[in-house]
Amino acid sequence: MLKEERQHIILNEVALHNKVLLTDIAELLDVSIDTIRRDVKELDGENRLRKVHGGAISLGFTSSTVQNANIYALEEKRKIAEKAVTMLKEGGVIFIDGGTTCLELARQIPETIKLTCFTMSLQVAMELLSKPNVKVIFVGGEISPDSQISVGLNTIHQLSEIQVDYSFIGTGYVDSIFGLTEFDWDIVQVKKAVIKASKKTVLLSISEKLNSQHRYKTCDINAINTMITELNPNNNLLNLFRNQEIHLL
Amino acid sequence: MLKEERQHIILNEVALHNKVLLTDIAELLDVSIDTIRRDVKELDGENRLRKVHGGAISLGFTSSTVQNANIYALEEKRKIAEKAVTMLKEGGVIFIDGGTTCLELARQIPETIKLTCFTMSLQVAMELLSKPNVKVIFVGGEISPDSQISVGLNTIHQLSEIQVDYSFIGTGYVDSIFGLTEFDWDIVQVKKAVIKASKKTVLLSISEKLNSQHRYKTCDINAINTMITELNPNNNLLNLFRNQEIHLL
DNA sequence: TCAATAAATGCTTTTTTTTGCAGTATTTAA
DNA sequence: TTAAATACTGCAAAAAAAAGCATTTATTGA
Repeated sequence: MLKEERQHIILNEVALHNKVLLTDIAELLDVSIDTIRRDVKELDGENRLRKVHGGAISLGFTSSTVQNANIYALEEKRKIAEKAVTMLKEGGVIFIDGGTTCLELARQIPETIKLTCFTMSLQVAMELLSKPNVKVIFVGGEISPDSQISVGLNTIHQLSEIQVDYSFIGTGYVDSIFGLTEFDWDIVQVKKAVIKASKKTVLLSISEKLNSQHRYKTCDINAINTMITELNPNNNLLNLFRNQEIHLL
Repeated sequence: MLKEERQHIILNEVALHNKVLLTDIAELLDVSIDTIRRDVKELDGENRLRKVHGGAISLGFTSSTVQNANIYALEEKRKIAEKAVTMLKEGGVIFIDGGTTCLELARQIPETIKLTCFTMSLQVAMELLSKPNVKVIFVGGEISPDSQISVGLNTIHQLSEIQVDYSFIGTGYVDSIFGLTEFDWDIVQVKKAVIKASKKTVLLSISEKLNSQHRYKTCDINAINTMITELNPNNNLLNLFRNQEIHLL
């Protein structure tokens, strides 16, 4: 077997599976592992893949997207935000949760629309301040360093005194049976209060979070009036959520 | 499984859920928790996530690289902040106002000191979140787009219910006779409430603002316990402020 | 064709990396 | 404060990489 041929096969495997193990390739091609090691080293030198301990991985697997986009799955979240924006009504009073998806919603609010926005996320508040026609009201309290939102009794108490038309919330985990769940107990308490303070609740979640769950429960799935994912509402992945109570967008 | 592959999955989980438990990941990937611990430590070292006790959290929340590109008289403000920091006491409860000088104070708070900080400035709150030993409590309310601080009745009411050891405040204008004055009526109301909520009030002001005044009055100069400028306390420019009641630093 | 050289490959040994484990220290939460 | 959970340390086994060497294969020029 020619060296070129071998290397071609290696690259092919890497392109196909994003990674290969040296031992696998050696067995597959029936040559010694040293040969494969040398091949991979050469290909690494040519920047055709990246050699790592025990194997090789494709370049696309690691590179770029880390720096230029700090936000995971930004494209999906943009899509979700776009859909959410269509639900906004001139003069409405809404609540926007923290998290990157909701932050994206805040970004995409049109400059022209007049809104009153409550939020307990520092970042969302900052973002909203650049919208000339949005009145921003921050629900204060102790700020959780991890999530950068207000949590605690004071926050919950304040939420109990307001009532908004729509709240747009994110969640850590969502499941058709277990409902919305979170990692943090504090956050669950606040989200409960948000839902209570809203006439209608809109959940923004990328489809990757569907059918996952964690320790603390925020609410049943029925507490959500509208769920927005980046998927088409007819997508089969949403079948479990398809019932008379929840509206998919 | 390759190490890189594992780390990629960890980053993915962190990006997805903002926070993950080491035990969860270990179970998910079916490797020992030590391995995950080492991976997370490594990724933390590369600034790809932040390791916390028991897990890891996404950087998107913490690395709010707030620019200080165009801060006027930054050097002077840094000097002021340095002096102000010396007044901080371990375990103290303080209030930090908005404005670039106070923001600089927030930045210069040592990582080691334990504090409870109230603030109504979004930027200050963000900055304080990077201090591991500072508990941040945001005094909520309607956010003024210009100053990026909470204003309004709700804010004032909440301030009426707290009492801090020290408040560090800025001002638009300060004069030995007319006291502290501002351009905005809203802001004056809030600052009054802040001073009321403080056992001692510390004014941070660059010397350029001395002997200037504006429309709305916050308080008399005597309401200030300590005034910090970038100048040496013996500087002649401070002569008018030299009396038995106000302490110059 | 045939030698001389260079390249490629496989094998062995040594070194490094990775991983899990056990014991101890530290942190967190009740 | 104590008890539980988590982190750290050192260690040993296993896997992989690196280096050196011998053998084979390919290439070149007479």
